[in-house]
Amino acid sequence: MRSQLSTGTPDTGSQPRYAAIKAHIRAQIESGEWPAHFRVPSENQLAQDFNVSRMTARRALSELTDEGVLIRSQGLGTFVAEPVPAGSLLEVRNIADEVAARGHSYSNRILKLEQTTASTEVAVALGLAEGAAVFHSIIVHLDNDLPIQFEERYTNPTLVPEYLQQDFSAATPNEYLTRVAPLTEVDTTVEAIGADESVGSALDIKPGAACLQIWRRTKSSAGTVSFARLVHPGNRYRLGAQLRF
Amino acid sequence: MRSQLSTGTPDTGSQPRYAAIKAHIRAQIESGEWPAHFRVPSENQLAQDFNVSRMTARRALSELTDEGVLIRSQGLGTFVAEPVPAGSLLEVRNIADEVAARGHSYSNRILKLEQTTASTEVAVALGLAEGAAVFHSIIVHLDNDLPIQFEERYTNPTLVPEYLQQDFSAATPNEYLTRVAPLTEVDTTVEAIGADESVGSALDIKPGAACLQIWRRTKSSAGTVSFARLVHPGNRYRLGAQLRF
DNA sequence: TGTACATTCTTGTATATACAACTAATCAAT
DNA sequence: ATTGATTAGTTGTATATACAAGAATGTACA
Repeated sequence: MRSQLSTGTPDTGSQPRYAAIKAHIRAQIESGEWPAHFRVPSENQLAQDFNVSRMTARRALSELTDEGVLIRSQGLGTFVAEPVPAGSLLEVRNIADEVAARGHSYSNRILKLEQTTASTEVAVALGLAEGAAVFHSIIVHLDNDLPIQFEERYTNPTLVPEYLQQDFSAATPNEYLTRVAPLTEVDTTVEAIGADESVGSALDIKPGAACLQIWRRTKSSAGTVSFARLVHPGNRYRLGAQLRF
Repeated sequence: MRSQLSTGTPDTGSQPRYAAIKAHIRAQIESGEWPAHFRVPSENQLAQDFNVSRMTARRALSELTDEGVLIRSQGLGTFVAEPVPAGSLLEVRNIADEVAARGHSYSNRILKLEQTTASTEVAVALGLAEGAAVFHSIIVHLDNDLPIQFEERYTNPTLVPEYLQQDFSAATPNEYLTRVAPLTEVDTTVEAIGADESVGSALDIKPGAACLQIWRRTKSSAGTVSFARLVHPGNRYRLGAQLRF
């Protein structure tokens, strides 16, 4: 318990008290004292150890969780997060292979698979008229049941009319499209974004968390085949690329 | 004021109360009702409007700030953040030109400019022996006095011996290097990261905020000239690229 | 044996309060 | 007219408290 009552006063010192707790936890992790999956002291324990209120200890744990250092689970406790593995952007084009190559199990969840009408942006990207029919799919790719990629894709139905009938648990959209419409050209755009709510819930990360977003327009000899947006949680899965300008 | 005392109870409803406040603020912004720089109601005002405690209103504002939607300033208030402008990754190679092309003023801050010894990684990247002398610079690039790029660079002193004597307020390192050692090849790696503390303080963003990190190794005919790490705050400045695989 | 319940520990939400630190504006004294 | 102190309003830090909700463990009962 605290001795004095309600002193909202940082002890004349420079940095706030929760920062000291954060620094301590970081130090334990970086020194290797607390490895991945190590169970961090509870809020009450930290409050006692550092002689602060539970809410102050809680703030330290919450911020470190937002920063991807810790993982919290109601009822269980707080644990040290796994260090981020490194992958290759080139291999992302066959994400199932990449996961398999790592010895993990690949799976996916199909959130949407429909025919809709092209918005202005989609029409321009696919070289169709505005309002024309397009296939729209949203798929989440998982590595050992952990979401690692959010894929939203618009596909040109005149070039790939049987897209909606495919079984994407057997072959990813990218694998299928590469097979039925051999690509001649790929345009790629890369950007860092904070996750919005739809991506956040699909990838099971907080809104605002660092993500790598890749826009990819694939063309075959007959025209633009599809237009995809791939989002990777940056704090869980680090991507690299060997690109040539 | 609240009528009843200390009900830590979400009103049987599904989502917490701060989420409703967040949703309301988001809606105002997205509808255009609250434009950029608009002053959002204060914590006390929101607490009154939504009949919650100040701390609950505060949580909504704080989370939206972490997510890059709002900007807070002690003593002044809370404001709607500017929507992120879009730029091109290709132009990043001449960041000063890019800023100028946007009609903004370019400037930079040199945080470090020194000669040091190569670590294992740096030695491998530059093709030097471990412990060999290398030039090390850390520069922050600013657009209208707002930090938009963190540049950490290791340069090969055998190829560019006069690197440390340069005036980088006149020409950026990239411009200078391109002039003195015409490039024949560039390797680039892209990844999304959460900002660490050193980058965060240099770019004036919170640790864990979404950033685009670019590793770039530039080679000339004589060998590897330099090895740079470029970090862009993703929530302030969106980057794109037209790359070809 | 096995199911159901109670207990306990954990994190999550919410409130009320206090004081610190910063900003802008007001007003008084120089 | 500039300086200086005061004041009001804002965000920032910190505490104490209460209850909700999830997870694990033990215990009583069928």
